[in-house]
Amino acid sequence: MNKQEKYVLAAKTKVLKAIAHPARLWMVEQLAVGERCVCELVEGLKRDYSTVSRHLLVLKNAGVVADEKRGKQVFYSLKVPCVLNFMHCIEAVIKGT
Amino acid sequence: MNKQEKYVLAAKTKVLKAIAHPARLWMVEQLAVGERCVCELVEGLKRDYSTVSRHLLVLKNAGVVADEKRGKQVFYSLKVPCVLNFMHCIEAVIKGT
DNA sequence: GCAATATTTGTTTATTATACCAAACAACAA
DNA sequence: TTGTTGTTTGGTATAATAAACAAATATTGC
Repeated sequence: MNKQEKYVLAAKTKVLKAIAHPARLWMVEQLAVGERCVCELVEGLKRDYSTVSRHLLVLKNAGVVADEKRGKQVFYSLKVPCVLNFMHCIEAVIKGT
Repeated sequence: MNKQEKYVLAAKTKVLKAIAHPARLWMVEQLAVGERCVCELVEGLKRDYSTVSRHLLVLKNAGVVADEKRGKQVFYSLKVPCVLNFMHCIEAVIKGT
């Protein structure tokens, strides 16, 4: 395993880790339906803004979501819809366990 | 979010976390090519048996890999090939970052 | 200015992950 | 039986992260 390979592995791991959290996974699934403002996510998760904001930053840094400010609100959307395919795969894993 | 939903989220998260580690992700990618004995993985990762064995257990508990003892060796294989599709998706994420 | 929305920062606490060593175990060979 | 090889488990120390909330800081709309 050379440096290049290690780097790629680390990058992939970062994306996976970003999604590998109940709150963040929930948000990803919400965003798969359509964009959401932070306020909606705060309400759905029943966590305060700072917490949700941090989680969103993790997803954003991993390149999974995008944000856009419109008026007072910031809307988040799923940047990579293909992550959803994986959810189906994971559901298969769960059923097979 | 009810109990049922929380449970499903936790289950999915477990699978994701299992893969979200450089060593384990590397092994998953190896197993995607074909089954491997622990010895091969030990060699490739340059970690000792106890460490590799633990990582494999995490993957196994998550339902991602299967093991089969044949003679002295234990061979691991990828139980859910669809995880690989996700890797392509993730590669897309990485390039878009 | 004031209220509403969202982010950032600081800090604390809790959790977990990781790695190695040593010991146990299992299968086969001599 | 004994030795050898391959693998797993138990124990443990260290390191790394994660999670939560409070408080401070933008930014916008009225």
